Amino acid sequence: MDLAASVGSRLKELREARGVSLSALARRSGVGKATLSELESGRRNPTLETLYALTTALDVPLSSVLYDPAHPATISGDAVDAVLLERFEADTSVTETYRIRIRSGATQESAAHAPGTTEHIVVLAGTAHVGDVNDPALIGPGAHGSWAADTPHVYRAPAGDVEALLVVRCPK
Amino acid sequence: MDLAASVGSRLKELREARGVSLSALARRSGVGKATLSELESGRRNPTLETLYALTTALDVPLSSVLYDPAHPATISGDAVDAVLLERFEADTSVTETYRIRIRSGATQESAAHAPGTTEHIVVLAGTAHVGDVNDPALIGPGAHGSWAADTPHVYRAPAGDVEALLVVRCPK
DNA sequence: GACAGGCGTTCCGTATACGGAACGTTCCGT
DNA sequence: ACGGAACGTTCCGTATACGGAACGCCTGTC
Repeated sequence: MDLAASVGSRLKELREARGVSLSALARRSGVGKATLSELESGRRNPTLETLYALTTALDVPLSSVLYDPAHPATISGDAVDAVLLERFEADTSVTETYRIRIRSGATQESAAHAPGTTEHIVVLAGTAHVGDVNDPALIGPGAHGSWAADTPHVYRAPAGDVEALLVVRCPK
Repeated sequence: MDLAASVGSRLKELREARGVSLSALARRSGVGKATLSELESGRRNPTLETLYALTTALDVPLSSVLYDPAHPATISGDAVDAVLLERFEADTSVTETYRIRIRSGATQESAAHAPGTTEHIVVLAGTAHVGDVNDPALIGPGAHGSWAADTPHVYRAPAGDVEALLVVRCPK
């Protein structure tokens, strides 16, 4: 996937999640409507200045629109849709926060990640069956679970779609 | 400090730390020498494509050249800056996810929220002292905590800034 | 139905980020 | 001392990212 296109769609996600129109964001950020329109559709290669104006208007750190193809943390699969909300890089670890949906009745297994990787989930709606492949936990709305992700683990929605936040933390 | 200038000097730092010459990096990354020279001195406003070519040639994630100068605080109190990442409305509850920073040495007390409100925290960096005002928990990097937020609770960063995700769930 | 206001897209002139080709400088090997 | 190579900077023509001004499309109001 093209870099500009992925940044564009990420910007669009953030804008729409806040219920802001393209015109309104352009006005607030001082960026031209033409620029923003073509940027969101991936037809432009934005400058740093433009990106900064937009991310500050959206109140997110600049880094949160930068998908990094070097670390393809694509969790999305048959059963899980994931949208990256934020990425935080510390001295010794990288933490990514995703908004995920597990489709009703579906199960997704994930292979072991890098050693030392851990995951957290906070379930927003529905009941999920997640965690170690041999001992997944049942987690209901408002509850939290965590597990080591350096062994195979599973995401399952036994009854009804599950909406959740997933936090993946892996050492560098 | 100007954004382009700070990114430029950060690039220069990374390049020199590797003992790579400006010409060599330009050659390896496919970026013009003129571009790189003026970029490092802060006289240019680079495009996303240029930045990406340079950071991959340096083998660092794109985000590592982006200082985040004074991230704007929206819901901030004395000790806590918070940025809303996402808001999810279910049948019986509303859940909001914030990216927060607790300033080093500072303490913030929060009054009781609506009955039934709960909060979760996942600490990204630093160590936080958070939870019920009478019994706060000590939470380190990568760890999770949760507490009932319908009683007074506290956020504290005893040593060094704390970066964290805060999830607030309140019934309708 | 006519109109006004907001939306996202497209067109267009201008500003500027881009790479290539010069340049002067420094550091070598002979 | 001299040549050659590599360095970082500056100049320049071209490509393109930019904002402003149109445009067509909806939705609401009188």
